[in-house]
Amino acid sequence: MSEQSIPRYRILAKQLKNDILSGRLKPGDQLHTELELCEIHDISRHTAREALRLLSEDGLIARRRGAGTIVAEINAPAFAQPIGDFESILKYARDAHFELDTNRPATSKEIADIGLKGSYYRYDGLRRQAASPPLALTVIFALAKLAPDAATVKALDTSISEWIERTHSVVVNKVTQRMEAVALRNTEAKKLKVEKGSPALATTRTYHDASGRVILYSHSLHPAGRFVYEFQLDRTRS
Amino acid sequence: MSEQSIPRYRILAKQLKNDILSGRLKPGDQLHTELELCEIHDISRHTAREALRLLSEDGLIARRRGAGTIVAEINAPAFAQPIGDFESILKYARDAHFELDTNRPATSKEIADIGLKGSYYRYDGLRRQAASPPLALTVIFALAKLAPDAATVKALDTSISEWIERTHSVVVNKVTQRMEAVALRNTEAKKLKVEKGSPALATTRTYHDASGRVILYSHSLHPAGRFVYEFQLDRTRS
DNA sequence: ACAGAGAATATGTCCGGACAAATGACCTCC
DNA sequence: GGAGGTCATTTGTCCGGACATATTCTCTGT
Repeated sequence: MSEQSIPRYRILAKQLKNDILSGRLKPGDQLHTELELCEIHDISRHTAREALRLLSEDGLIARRRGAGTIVAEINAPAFAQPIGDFESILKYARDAHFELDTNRPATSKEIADIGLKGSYYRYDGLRRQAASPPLALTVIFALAKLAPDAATVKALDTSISEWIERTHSVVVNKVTQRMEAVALRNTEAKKLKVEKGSPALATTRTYHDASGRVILYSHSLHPAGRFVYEFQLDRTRS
Repeated sequence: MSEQSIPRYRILAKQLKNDILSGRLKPGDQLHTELELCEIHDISRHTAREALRLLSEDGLIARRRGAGTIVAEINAPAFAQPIGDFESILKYARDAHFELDTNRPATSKEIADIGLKGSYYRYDGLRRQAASPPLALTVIFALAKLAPDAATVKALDTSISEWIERTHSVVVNKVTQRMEAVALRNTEAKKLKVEKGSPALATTRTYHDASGRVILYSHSLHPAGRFVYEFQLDRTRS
């Protein structure tokens, strides 16, 4: 295959992408309809649709039946989480407000799936900062005997772990954290208002008390572009 | 739209996905060809292809012209990087061998793009561990006056930062690190042997000496499923 | 001026077809 | 046994068409 034999749908996708990235097409602008693209470029509707599908996949455009295709808003990372010490985990939980959606006792399968034992309460919700798009889709498991009720969670302006420490005779003395890149599944993507399959940073934190018991567990999905971790390690402090 | 009117291509995609996730179809198994799916399910080739495209997008199958469609290997994370202190950054660079691909002086635009000033040498390559699929696509910028040549880099069994400390009168005394989820671009995905648009963990590290000068900068893309960061914060050490 | 109905528009889904390009199996020859 | 060529197979690309569905616009009645 010579380098000239680039598929036509890719050529068109690239042209449109250049128009978007160069600013010639701005967020909110309407793109040509599929039929217009066919006429303008002398291609079939299939080829036009395939080109648009690539742009959609890249998050550059949004398409709706009956409404047309528009250039998507480009989300700059709104939230950089400094994290290299204990305090900043707590700070994150304060700054990124947890908007509770549902809560219920966790099933034994759910508990087993996250490698825990015992009874836990489960909270599902979104982390937000003001009216911005959601920063994260978060699920939290709290040890049942320490777990706050829904009204308490909704009223909290600190993290659940701080509340537990304050209201029970326990101290979080170790947090383990795990981060990896994942692709968002359909329902996750919908809740976060991004395209399904979008990349996200998955963060899992396990909070232990002094006896090693897991009193809290959280799992968050931060879509790409909305969240970065930043931290600094100084040799003098290692 | 009733819940019965799920598109046929999605119904087929779901059936095939169930076959894969249940183990009825195992990694390496050949799937039915497009024409076979048409006959078996009484659907058009377009519908069959659209179903397969969804599975491909999810990373469940791999398709090759002339060869057919197979169930993809599911990549468990092969490398969990403990990181919460200075030593483990160094350890990562040792364990995840940097396989140099190209090196050259960095252009002034490249240097400006990463927020640095001065002259730097640029190294492009893959991080690997034994014969596993690449862990990361990495680009490194070293301050030109301290930069090792290609032969040195290829022979190194430590990190470039340790080599610089050992062979020049400098000490790395601060590393800043930034992590976020990104979607891999086409060329990046090809080098990492994953599907384009796949999620990846993007890690950027900036190494400073005592005077605040940036002596090394690295940017790595770890595809989803191949790499997780794990670390632990103890209250007693904060 | 506003609400509702209907029509037009635009994308989503599905069909069938044809040709190109990459792969792998098979066969022949050395 | 291995190399090379050929052919069949399979996916990739592109075409055209039709109908369904969601959205938007326009017109009419109150």
